[in-house]
Amino acid sequence: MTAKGMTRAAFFVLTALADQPRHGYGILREVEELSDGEVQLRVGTLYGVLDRLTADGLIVLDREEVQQGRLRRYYRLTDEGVAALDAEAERMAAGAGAAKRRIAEGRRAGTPARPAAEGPAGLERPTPPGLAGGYA
Amino acid sequence: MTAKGMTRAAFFVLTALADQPRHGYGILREVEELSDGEVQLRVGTLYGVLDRLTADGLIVLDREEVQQGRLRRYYRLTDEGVAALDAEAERMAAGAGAAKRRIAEGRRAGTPARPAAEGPAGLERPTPPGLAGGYA
DNA sequence: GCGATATATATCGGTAGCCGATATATACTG
DNA sequence: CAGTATATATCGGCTACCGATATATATCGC
Repeated sequence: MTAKGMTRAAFFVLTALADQPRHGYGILREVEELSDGEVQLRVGTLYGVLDRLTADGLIVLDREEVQQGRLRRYYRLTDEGVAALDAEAERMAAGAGAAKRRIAEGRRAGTPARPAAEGPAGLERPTPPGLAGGYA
Repeated sequence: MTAKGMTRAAFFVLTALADQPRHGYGILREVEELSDGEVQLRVGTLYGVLDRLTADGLIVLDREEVQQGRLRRYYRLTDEGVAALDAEAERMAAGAGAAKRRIAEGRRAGTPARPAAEGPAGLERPTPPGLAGGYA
């Protein structure tokens, strides 16, 4: 949509990495936890996101461990990554606020027997009276 | 990402419609204005979104006007649309909050000469000393 | 011992959705 | 008369997410 924003998946990966470095599978679990189970980042999505974020310089490979015979590849945020996440969080909060405010405005204007509908209409086919006012 | 969320474009269209019915081109301008010019919803994006939101029952065609020889097709939110937008705004606010909190946690833990790095590491190839601590 | 589940990595094909370009049409401004 | 603004709509291309699949080790229950 030609905004500065990142994708949702990227946002949640960065968020999961914001407090400490994590490995792929750990990110998957952390995203689910931090979103109260609402967001499920899929394995098929993860590695593409990780590659893109690395290419964009928002994360870097922190280290590789072998725990119980299984390889763990840890990623961490770069300064740029922190800045990008912070900016995105700001944008989301602003967007959420705007939506909330506008919903309130809509209720004031539309719900309680709309106040006459001002403004000089041109050639207008008005809303059928039975359907006027409020959301439907 | 298998969350309940809608796309960014859909979110901004619903937000633009939240206070009053608008027509396509009006939505385009309104989205740009309400986002302080940060988000530019493209024409090529709009109609697909409008169709999907209509199919999903989140918006409906309110009315059609002819203003100065030009057709205007007005859409408005349904009750379901208001609910969906409200829920999405809630999710975004929650996500933004989580990110902010975690960034703060990350700074506490990582920025000021990290406190020794607890935890018994297995076979570990540690971060090169010169790069340790903080984000890079 | 064996199958199921959890941990952990990675790839691939299909599809959904956004973008840029393009088309059409009227009104206004220079 | 050309350029810009308003207003609609479509289409091809590309990006990105999803589900399925593959591989490998450890653990747990039976």
